[in-house]
Amino acid sequence: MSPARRTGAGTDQATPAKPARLKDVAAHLGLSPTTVSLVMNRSPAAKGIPPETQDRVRAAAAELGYRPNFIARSLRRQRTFAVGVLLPEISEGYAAGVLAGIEDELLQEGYFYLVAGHHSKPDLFDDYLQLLTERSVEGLILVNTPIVKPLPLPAVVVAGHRELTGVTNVVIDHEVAARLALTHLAELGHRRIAFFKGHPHSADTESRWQAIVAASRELGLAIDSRLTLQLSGGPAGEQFSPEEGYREGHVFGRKLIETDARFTALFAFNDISAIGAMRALSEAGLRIPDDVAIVGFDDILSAAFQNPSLTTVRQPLHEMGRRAAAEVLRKLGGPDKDSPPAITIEPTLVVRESTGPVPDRA
Amino acid sequence: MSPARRTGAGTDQATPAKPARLKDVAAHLGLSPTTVSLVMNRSPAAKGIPPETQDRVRAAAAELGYRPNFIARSLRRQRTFAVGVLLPEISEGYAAGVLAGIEDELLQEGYFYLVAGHHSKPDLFDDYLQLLTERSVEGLILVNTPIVKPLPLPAVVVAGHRELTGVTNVVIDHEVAARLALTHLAELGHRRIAFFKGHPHSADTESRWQAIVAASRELGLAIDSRLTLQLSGGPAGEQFSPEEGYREGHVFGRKLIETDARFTALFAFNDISAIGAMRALSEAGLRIPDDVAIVGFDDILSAAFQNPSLTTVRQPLHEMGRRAAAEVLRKLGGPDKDSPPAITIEPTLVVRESTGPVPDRA
DNA sequence: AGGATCGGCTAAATCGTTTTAGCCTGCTAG
DNA sequence: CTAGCAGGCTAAAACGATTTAGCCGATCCT
Repeated sequence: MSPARRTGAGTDQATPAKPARLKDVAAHLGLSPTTVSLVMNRSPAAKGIPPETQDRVRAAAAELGYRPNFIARSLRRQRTFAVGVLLPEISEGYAAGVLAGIEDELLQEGYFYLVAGHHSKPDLFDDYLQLLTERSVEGLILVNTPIVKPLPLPAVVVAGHRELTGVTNVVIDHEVAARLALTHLAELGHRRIAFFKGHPHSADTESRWQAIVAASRELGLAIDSRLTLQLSGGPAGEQFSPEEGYREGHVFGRKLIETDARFTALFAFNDISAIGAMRALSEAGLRIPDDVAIVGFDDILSAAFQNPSLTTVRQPLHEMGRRAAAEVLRKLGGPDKDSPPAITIEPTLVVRESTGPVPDRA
Repeated sequence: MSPARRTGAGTDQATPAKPARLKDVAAHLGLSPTTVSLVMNRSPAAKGIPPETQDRVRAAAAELGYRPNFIARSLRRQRTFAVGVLLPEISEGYAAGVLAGIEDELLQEGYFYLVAGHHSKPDLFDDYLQLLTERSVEGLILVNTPIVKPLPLPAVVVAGHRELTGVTNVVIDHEVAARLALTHLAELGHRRIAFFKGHPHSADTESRWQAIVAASRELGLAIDSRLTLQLSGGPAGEQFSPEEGYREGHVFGRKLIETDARFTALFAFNDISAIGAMRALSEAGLRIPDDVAIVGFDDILSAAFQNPSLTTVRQPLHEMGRRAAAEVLRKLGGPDKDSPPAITIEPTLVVRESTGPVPDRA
């Protein structure tokens, strides 16, 4: 047997067979690697190569099962076709939803992505940024991840805090969200609406609240400060777990009942707290939606499976991910096109069973 | 200014500054790249280099902000320190949970991973396998992904179908699961238990059912075939959505009530169908857990937020992911150690509100 | 004194591509 | 007859590391 490298496909050797390299294909044809490379990449410089040679090359490549080595190519071209994704925790519903969208877009465009979950620890978070750039990702997507320093690469931030020059934010349109929820309630006759405000550290809290205030004014609804409760979100800096959110919703639900102000509806900051509140209200003997209507926010999986199922403002997480990824790719295309400071996504209202007309006697 | 490459850290240049390469560090010190490489890698061959030189090298590296280029290193060493993960859909709770565990383990060991979601389309699924190997991942983890051909790399399968030679399965211990659930119910006095069997395509269906049969025998419980319903899981081959699972649970819940056989408890195949059934039973006026006790499987997030909250057998997804990743890494370490055909993980029982003592009159 | 050994380094090959800059040969035009 | 050109290819230099095989004094032994 010759000492030559074993070929991949097309032989009946029992040996594991190392994959064919460009050089092998060239040797097999008696051509130079240059020619093979030119043909395989359909390089413009290949126009000087006659079609029949091109066919021979492609045939040989197919026969030997040649697949270009991505690593070598990355090294030479200084392109990895990979982006890094930083998020708090991959198994959490919000991040996972966004990530699914990111994935769809990236794979479609021939990119892959590397993910790191920093569990909301700022130090880990810097380490991972380091590791990702070391791996030569070409861009970054941060989900739910507050940043301090300017980023070393083109970046898009989903649900992050405002304004870092050069990075694009993907945000939900809070005006639309507030209008959707409040119009729905208003049309059902509700005038006295309770609110859960987000905790102070959340990126969405402030703009959402302003949107709610604006929409209330438009619709002629008064906001009663006794019916406005602010979630704490647990110890500052730490990620609040769903369980804590639920518990806080539960506590706040009871608090609402004890208030001397009347209310017929609740617009919660997210589904988790809505579910907690729903439970508290039921336990107190209030029927949903007959006595109190409830609107959540996010449309997590659980929302559909509640009893009654939860009316909620859906964040199109998948689309947000797609748009974020598409925007990163656009930035990679060239910095000539100036990127918008923000991309706004329209939420939708998912009407289920937790909302209904205001009781007659109210 | 010299035409030399700009250094990274340590200069006050305003220019973006390309990162320093090994060669730059070497030049800066008047040493050869070889020496720098040896020192930086703490190679055994570096023992001939005096400590003070080593210190100089490390100081220079730090000063210039040198970080080795992973791509170049990968090319030379033929190691990428990356693992490919194939799963149906990243935003789905099961896969996301497992993935979180995989991530923890891999990042800790200095690996990254590339994910592709094949949406249960067998063709995509082959394509992605191709893409992943093209990117030179060193191993594979398949989550909930049926395989046909033998895999080209060391692989671990989570929740897959049985027996491919060389690949290790990570499976839940169904014996323990069945015993936990049934013992719990038996201790509460339940003797007439209804079951939802998994759909025929699921990897877990058969072994779980056998475990249930065995545990029932041990505990002296009879299984009534009228109370045993098999989920269809929607059109074969396609992934069944949570909504479908819920709907089927709902339908089956009603079916159970119409049966002429009496029952005081239900052990569902998963939480989703348990929740659907719970809803059907409530609607029919049965109280949970007073009239019927319900046990789910999986412990999805929604389980805790039901009213009443759902008692369920928890799959430790995170741990399953960790173990899967650890096993892949072990395989990469060397094929000398023969890998076990399966790794069995112990589930736990999470007792919540949906189970209680059997009604006296039963 | 001559060889062996050791300490401290380095030259050069290599990983598998891409890409720039030409090299031949044969034909055509002047 | 020869300059020029086109057609069809290729040599060689990157990309940024790792690693093998030594090189060149100086010291040690005998």
